[in-house]
Parts: sequence; structure tokens; C-alpha cells
Amino acid sequence: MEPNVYDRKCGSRQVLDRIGDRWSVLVVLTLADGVKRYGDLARRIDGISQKMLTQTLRGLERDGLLTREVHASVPPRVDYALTDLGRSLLDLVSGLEVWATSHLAEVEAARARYDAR
Amino acid sequence: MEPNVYDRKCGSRQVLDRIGDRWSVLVVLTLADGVKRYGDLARRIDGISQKMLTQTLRGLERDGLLTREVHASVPPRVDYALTDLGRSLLDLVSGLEVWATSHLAEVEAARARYDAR
DNA sequence: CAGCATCCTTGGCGATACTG
DNA sequence: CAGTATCGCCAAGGATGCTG
Repeated sequence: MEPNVYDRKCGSRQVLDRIGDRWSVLVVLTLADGVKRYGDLARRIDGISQKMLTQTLRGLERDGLLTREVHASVPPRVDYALTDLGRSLLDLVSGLEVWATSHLAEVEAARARYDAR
Repeated sequence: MEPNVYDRKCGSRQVLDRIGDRWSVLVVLTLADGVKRYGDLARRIDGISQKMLTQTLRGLERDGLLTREVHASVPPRVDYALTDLGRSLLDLVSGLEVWATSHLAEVEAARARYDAR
């Protein structure tokens, strides 16, 4: 039978949580244009803490959305890149980004209207 | 200038948070096929508490994604429906649902592989 | 550079009880 | 039926300090 996101015990619900996660979305978006180092990601994603970045990267790696490649060099260098599975999510998450930016004005207008009542 | 989701102070970041929110996604999805009453939503979305349902509905109403219509009857009846803005989000959120269900197996396989290392 | 470990706080969220 | 109000917890997440 089909997985059902409305069922809290269904794994698809957890998957939905992960791909909807604020930090996950931003990490995947940042990796859209290719391989990035840890520091690149940290610098690009404003407001993310080291802890959350590491945690998000591990979660995405565990779920098969990105790869983590450690280069034995001094200083250390770790590259992150989307897998095929991760890339299959790109249209969706960039769609979210586009929606958020392109409808921001409407949302803010709606808020102003709501708060003024 | 364009809103930028990478900037934590940009409103588009908050919008992204809202439309990515687990409960928001499920509420919008549930309203995809038309008007629903409070109880319908509560019953459909497994695991949501009254508090979170109300809170999510208020947030979505405030942001202009759905309308709340109170009917003065006994017993009370409150209808929720997507606005045009909310409907503009439908393709995206149902895309998320489809992705979550259709890639669930791959994600679980990746997890098993990761955990077995 | 790329983390890991630890402490600590906040507020998200559930549970419960009550109401128009 | 569709909420509001209150309490209480615990886990998400930030800040700091340390390391291979």
C-alpha cells in the first residue's frame, strides 16, 4: 500500500519533516550549484550555528541526499555534494524558495491586514 | 532588490519557514479538495494536537493562505478554505508529498546503509 | 579547517480542564 | 463543535571551549 503522510507512524511523514526542515532546504539549495566545503555552507547560510549545520548535514547524508567526502590534508577539507536523490529534490526546494521570495509582499500585506483588525 | 532566503533577517526566510512547516504542509494538503471544518482537519491529520491545529490555522490565515468562516449556528461550525494565494502553493506542497511517498524506500535504504557502517 | 563535547536556556508542544 | 486557558516538560538549538 501507498505510504501516507497523514499517518504519524508512516515513514513518509518523517521524510516530509526532513525535506521541509528550514535548514535542510537551505543546505540543499546551497549545494544546487555544485560541491561546497563546510565553511562555504556556514558562510552562505546566515544564522545557522555550527551545531545545526553539522546536524543537518549528517541527517541529509544519512538519508542519502548528499555525500560527505573527507580529504586527508592539512588543513582538513571536507566536501559536500548532492547525490542523485538529492538532486531529484532540487526543483521542489527551489520552487519553495521562488514561492517565498515572489509572494513575500502578498504575505506581508495579508499580515498587516490581519493584525489591523 | 530581491528577497533573499539566505539572509536570516529577510522576511522570505520566515515565509519559507511557514510553508515548510510540517503542520502547515499537511493542513494545506488537506484543504486541497475544498472547504473543510475544524473537526475534519483534526481527524484527517493524525497526531496533531488541538493547540497546534488552531495555531497553524491562525498562522496560515494571518499570512493570507486560507480563510476562516464562522457560521452562527448551534452547534457552531467553522469552515476553512484556501485562498488564491494558498492555492498557488498547492502544486508545491503536493510535490513535497509525492516526493516523500515515492522516495521513502530509497531514503530508508540509505539510512540502513548509513547505520550499518 | 572542520568539527565534537558540554552546558544551559528558551519556547515548542502536548495534556488537561474549561467555555460560548 | 470549536475552540481558549493553563500548566509543565523536555528536547531543539545557541554559546562556549576544546581538538585532530
